[in-house]
Amino acid sequence: MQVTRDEQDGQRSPSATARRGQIIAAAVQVLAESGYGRATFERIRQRAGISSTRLISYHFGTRDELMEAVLIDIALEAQAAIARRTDGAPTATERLTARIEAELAWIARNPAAVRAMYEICMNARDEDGALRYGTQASAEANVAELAPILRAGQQSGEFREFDTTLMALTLKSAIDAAIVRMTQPPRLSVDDCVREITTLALLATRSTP
Amino acid sequence: MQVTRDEQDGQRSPSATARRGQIIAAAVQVLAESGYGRATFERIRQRAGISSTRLISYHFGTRDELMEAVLIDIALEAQAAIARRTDGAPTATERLTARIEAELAWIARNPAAVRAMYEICMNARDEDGALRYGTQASAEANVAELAPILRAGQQSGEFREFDTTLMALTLKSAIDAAIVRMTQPPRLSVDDCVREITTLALLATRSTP
Amino acid sequence: MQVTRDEQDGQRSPSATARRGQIIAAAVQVLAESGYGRATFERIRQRAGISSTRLISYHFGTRDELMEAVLIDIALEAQAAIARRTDGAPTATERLTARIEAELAWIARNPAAVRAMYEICMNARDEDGALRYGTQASAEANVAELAPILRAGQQSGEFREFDTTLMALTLKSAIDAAIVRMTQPPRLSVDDCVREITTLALLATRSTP
Amino acid sequence: MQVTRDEQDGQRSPSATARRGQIIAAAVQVLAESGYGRATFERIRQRAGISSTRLISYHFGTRDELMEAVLIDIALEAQAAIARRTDGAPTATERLTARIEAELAWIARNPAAVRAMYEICMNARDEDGALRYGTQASAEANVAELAPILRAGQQSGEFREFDTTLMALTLKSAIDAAIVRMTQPPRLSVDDCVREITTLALLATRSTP
DNA sequence: CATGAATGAGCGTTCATTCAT
DNA sequence: CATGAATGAACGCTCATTCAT
Repeated sequence: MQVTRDEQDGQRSPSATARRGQIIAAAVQVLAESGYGRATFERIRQRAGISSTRLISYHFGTRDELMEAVLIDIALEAQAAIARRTDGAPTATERLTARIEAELAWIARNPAAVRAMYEICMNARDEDGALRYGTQASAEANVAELAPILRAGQQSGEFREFDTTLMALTLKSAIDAAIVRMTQPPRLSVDDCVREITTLALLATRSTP
Repeated sequence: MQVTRDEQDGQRSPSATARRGQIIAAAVQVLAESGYGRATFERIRQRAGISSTRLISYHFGTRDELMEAVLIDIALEAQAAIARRTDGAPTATERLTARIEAELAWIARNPAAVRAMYEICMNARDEDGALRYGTQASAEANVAELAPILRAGQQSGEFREFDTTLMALTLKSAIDAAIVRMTQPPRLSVDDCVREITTLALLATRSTP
Repeated sequence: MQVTRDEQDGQRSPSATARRGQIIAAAVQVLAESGYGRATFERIRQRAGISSTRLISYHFGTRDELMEAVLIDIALEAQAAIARRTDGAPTATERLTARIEAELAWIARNPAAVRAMYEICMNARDEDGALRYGTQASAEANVAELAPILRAGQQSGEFREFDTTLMALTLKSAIDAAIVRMTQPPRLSVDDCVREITTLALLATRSTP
Repeated sequence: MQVTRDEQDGQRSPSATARRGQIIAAAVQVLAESGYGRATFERIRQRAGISSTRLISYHFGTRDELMEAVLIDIALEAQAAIARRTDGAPTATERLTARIEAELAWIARNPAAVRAMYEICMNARDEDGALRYGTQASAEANVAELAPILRAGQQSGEFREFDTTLMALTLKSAIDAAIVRMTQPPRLSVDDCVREITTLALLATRSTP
């Protein structure tokens, strides 16, 4: 699920976009607090402070489509926030550390969004009962983001030779582990996590002198 | 939720116990395959090959109670399997490694049960919408199991001085991480995981000479 | 529904009779407290302190039969209590006042039974939806009890000529009204009610000199 | 439960109001004929001639809410009918007699509604098993209606001094008794009842000359 | 006399969705 | 852009009852 801006997005009127945003925000809160199973149209309606659940199905169609919209919205926002912090870094090393830092910072600042994403990924299923958005999807997305940075570093000589896909997955795993360590006792601070993961990343990637 | 054998357990007739087992086994499969939200009485009925969902509510009462029964059943079985492998180890060091090994082995051999447990813990909620069985509960259970071993090792001089609760939590985290690494690509073998975690545990606990 | 001692009653073993009494007593309490709709086998089982609802259906068959048994039990007990107080009164006048007094006294002393009776009469229905025990039935029973006394008084010259059925119904109505006045504010004492109704009865029946 | 027009009532569309009325009317009939316990959504659906019970829960939510809506609807209709007949009476005496007359007339003309009300009041219970709408509530409502008339009569000198609450309760009791006499054999005509109760009321309240 | 196991029917409720404007 | 009305499908649960010993 490579996330790109929806085609229809440009065609939407400003008020429609606002309504969608309002509903998505409510859905995120409900998902984070009450879980996927209880994230019903009715609860989301209450949270959004709108009059009828019909408004939700009007703007998003089915429940599955709403959930996908939530997922995309969160992913795009995260991407944007991370890109804002990562752009402009001249070297691959700096871009890598900036990216890790930005990712962890975004996670720390948006626990509800993270939880909502998690709820959707672990529960949304298609008619056959198969998970719609497995961990696979999110892993692929991450590889797509990290691999280019890693390749650039290898070409510039900053990084040693390694399998970029495997390294991207490894770093993704480390970040996932950090999420747990930031959210569950004994808690680590964001800064500590950032320090740890960036150190790990640099040691793992730097070209041996 | 320290899991002990249910009081009513002894009072149950053999046939009732068998039926319950049959239904629990079916529930585990459905939970693992289809997730908590789709683990309905009807699906479980099909899996168990019984004629009516009424049989489920007859033996377990409500859905929540069924889920709790599943949870308890899995926990008891895991405890028993681990105890079987751990008992008789003379030293704390051996008991610790045996325990880690047994736990990981059980996990590797019972992926459906692990997944079912996970589904219940992440989705079962009470009327207020709060998670019924948080990670907290499972963490506490693990501490209760590990801490005595660690204390014994400290008294015998095998282990250095450290906070046993914190160490137990840390080892629990390592095992949780290992679950992920055993189940998600790039996959590690059980043996590799065992080796890694036991090494980590021994290094972390051994008394400095 | 002229209530007579059940034929099977003599055939029942002492322990069966005791069990039936225990269950009936529990049913009366549940009916009085929770109403007909909530007077389920399960609630009665709890009250009776027995292990299985099966014991109820074993002794009484269907729910309807249980309710009828409760009704009969109450009616017989009331009849007996009233008869104990009424027997031996030499004149019709005395028997009439004794009867009114005894009836009101029993009612005052057995509010739960009265309420249970009421619940059954107002709610028990047959398959067609018709009330099983209408007010009609209880009225007829009362007439059957009172009319002989009234007729005897007429023959002895104590009472004037009147339609005994109509008079019996009227006195029954007065007693029903007294129940309400004894149970709902502004409450009247049993003694006041007795005095009022007996006065009314004597004035209404006595032969004019 | 002082009955006032529901706030939402004005917000309801004409078609919704019509549907609600249709369903309430059907519910009244079913309640009167089959009793509270058998007044299921399915039976009401049949009576209302609608296609799905879902339409009932759509308009009323839960069964309890439907029953409350029925109760309120009946109470409001009775209030309105009585007010129509009572308004414009110049003296307290006339208003009192008009009110008694109107009340009995409404009761005589709406036996099904009376019965339905009765069924709900005697059977509807909350989760604790306590009656939702006791006789207390209806008594209070009646006092609230009658007391002002009585007070006005006292101030104008038409009525003697007495406790208005107690008198209101007494008149309410007399009316309740009249209901029984109108509906159960030996039946009295409405006119007879009206005559009797109004006479009683006037004698009981008039200021002694 | 008592019990355990099983069962079928029915009920209210919830949920997302569709048909109309 | 928004809303109201209606709907069908599924679910968990409760209840009394029956079939076996």
